[in-house]
Amino acid sequence: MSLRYALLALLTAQPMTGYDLAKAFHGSVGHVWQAPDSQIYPELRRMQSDGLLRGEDVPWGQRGVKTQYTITDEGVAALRKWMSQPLAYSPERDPAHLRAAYLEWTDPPAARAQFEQHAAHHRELRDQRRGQLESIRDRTHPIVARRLAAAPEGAWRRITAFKEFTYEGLIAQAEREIEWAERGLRLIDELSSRDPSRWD
Amino acid sequence: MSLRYALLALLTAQPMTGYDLAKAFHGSVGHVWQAPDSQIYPELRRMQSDGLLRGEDVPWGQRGVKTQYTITDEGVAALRKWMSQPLAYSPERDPAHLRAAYLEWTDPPAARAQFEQHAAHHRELRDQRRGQLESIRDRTHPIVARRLAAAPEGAWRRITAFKEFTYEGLIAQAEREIEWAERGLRLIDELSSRDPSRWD
DNA sequence: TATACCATGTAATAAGTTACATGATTTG
DNA sequence: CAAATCATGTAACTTATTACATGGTATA
Repeated sequence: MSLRYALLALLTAQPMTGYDLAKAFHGSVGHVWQAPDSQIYPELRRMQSDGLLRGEDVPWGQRGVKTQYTITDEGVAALRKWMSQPLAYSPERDPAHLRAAYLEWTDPPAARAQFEQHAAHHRELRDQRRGQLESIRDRTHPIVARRLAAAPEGAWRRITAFKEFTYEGLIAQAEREIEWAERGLRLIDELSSRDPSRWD
Repeated sequence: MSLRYALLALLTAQPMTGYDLAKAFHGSVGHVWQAPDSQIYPELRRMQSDGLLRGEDVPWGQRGVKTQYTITDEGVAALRKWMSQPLAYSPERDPAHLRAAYLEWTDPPAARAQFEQHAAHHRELRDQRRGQLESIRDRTHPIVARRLAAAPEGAWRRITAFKEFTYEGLIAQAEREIEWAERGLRLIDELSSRDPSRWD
């Protein structure tokens, strides 16, 4: 159900269309929550019929119209309520670690490839997250900038502090995965040199 | 689709019933993959009809019967194939970090509670994982012990090395989350003392 | 003999993924 | 005027969650 609250959180900055939101789910928020448009559009309509959003048809070019969603007071209340509730931790599901635990079922080159891929994946995540953090710090992040403009000055510090803190955590997460993968590569080398015979 | 491969990996140690497997998904493997029985039983039947497992009715007590599943050669081949393929990284979905990014929408006590809960959750995970690591190291882990008994001695070192390495990674992951949550608590205190007025 | 454990499901949702579809608008 | 971008969906499917349901076996 977090998709709903991610949408609400985004819409506290400014009214947006489904397309705007889908874009945000690829970029900024995408670092903590991702969703395809086929999930976003129907959810927005459900949220509207639940009274959390107000949808307005605004003109787009000469003939076109687009639906712009604005968060309602009820929507803000729902976001606040969710925020104050204890978080439901979902069951562990970690394909990379699952696979690592059973790497004896493949050969050294394939095992190496796993860890190299893991490191590469998380290096990319780390770099993207660093970019996001930068844009929050220097206020060039468009959604954060809009959110600040819509909030009283006294709230600015905590609005950015929590977002910076979140990205710092995500960067550290990625760095940890990179280190782990690099240790994995060393482990494979060690196992291969001890026992150069085929594994399987 | 990782559920299927988690099941195959477990069944390389020894034949097991659906119940045995469900139990394993709460204990040991549960650290990397969890699944409810309502997902396990049907999946086992699908895997049997796909030829990856062989199901045998074995007597249980006087009248009872239970189905014991044994991995087939085809099942081993499927596991090996999956192991050598690049891992599909699933979209980011991190409710704890999502929430942290928008903590300005709640008050300091509720924000503190979030991080305290996060730290407590990951302390418990860390401790459970430490216990698992211990039982792998001293060979008291029942499934690992069976797996070693079924494997040639030359493979023992790498079988345990990969599992130990996996748990070391998971422990470090939990420790990182604990540190992050503790930093979060300090951040809230800092923000509250700077600006002791209500947040909302 | 009661309690914990073993064993196996079905049904109804909910959530998420993939593929298919379409058309208008802006920009180079 | 072509290409990129904006805009919005439906349909089929897979995966996962929650709740309900039942009954046998071992053990203290």
